Amino acid sequence: MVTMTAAQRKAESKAAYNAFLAVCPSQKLLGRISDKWVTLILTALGSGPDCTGVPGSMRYSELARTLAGVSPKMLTQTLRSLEHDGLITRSVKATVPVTVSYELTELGLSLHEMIRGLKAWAEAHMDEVLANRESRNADAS
Amino acid sequence: MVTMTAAQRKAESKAAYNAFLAVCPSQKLLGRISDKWVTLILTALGSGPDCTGVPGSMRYSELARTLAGVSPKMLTQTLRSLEHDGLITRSVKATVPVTVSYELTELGLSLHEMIRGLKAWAEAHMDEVLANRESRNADAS
DNA sequence: CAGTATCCACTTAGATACTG
DNA sequence: CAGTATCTAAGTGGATACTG
Repeated sequence: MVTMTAAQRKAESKAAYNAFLAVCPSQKLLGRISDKWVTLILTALGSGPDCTGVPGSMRYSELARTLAGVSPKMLTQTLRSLEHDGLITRSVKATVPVTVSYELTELGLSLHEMIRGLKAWAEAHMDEVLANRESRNADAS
Repeated sequence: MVTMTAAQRKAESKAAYNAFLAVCPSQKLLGRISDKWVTLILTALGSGPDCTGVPGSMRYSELARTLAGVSPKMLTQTLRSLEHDGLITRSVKATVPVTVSYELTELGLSLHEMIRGLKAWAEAHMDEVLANRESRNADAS
């Protein structure tokens, strides 16, 4: 069909982009950590139960409380994908009201450190970015 | 109105999250670099006109060609926001068909280096993540 | 307690066509 | 060449209600 050309082009460019993603680990990493809740969960687990600063396990409801405003859907979804990727572990204790806790793995801990590095860079340079935004606004027509 | 409570809650939690973003530079940084085209443009400019590896200025159409599949809308939009934040510069030469070229600033160069660091981490650990995904799939019920 | 399932609203990317 | 304007389609987060 001639009318399908546009759709085909779209599919092709999408496929090309997917192929690109397949060989570009940094894009995949970005896709993972740029998720709003991923970094928050990682940070929460990396900071420990009561923000002690020492990584430790936390329960589902504990995380839900810490990440104020997260819906159960997103929390579960994010937790699952992190577990799936081996960044966190999920432990179930068969108590009467079942107890589930999550903890960073070695790999997750490593990613957490990476994020801290990112944070350091951001704190060092974001103010500069913000300053540029301001000045740009100032001399706007 | 009683029926507005849900909307109000939503607005409040959104406001709370925005307030959080306001004081969390790393989240803002992530928001910026996790954009699909941002990293690609930064990488393109950081790798130079013909992927020589040396950062250099590139023209609009040159970027459009390099980032296969980008729509003019997204290219312009991303370029503008990067310029706005002082990460790239835009130079116009008043030739007959007007010539516009983009180049990384010091700050942009710095971010580019950051992204390269991210890439290094990703290349070192993403295969591990992928391996975890595989094994998880393997022992699935 | 720790989720699961469903629906809805909103953001946002992309196609397309037009302009200086 | 280097954009701008507009419209539409789709992915995605969030609210809500229900379950073991």
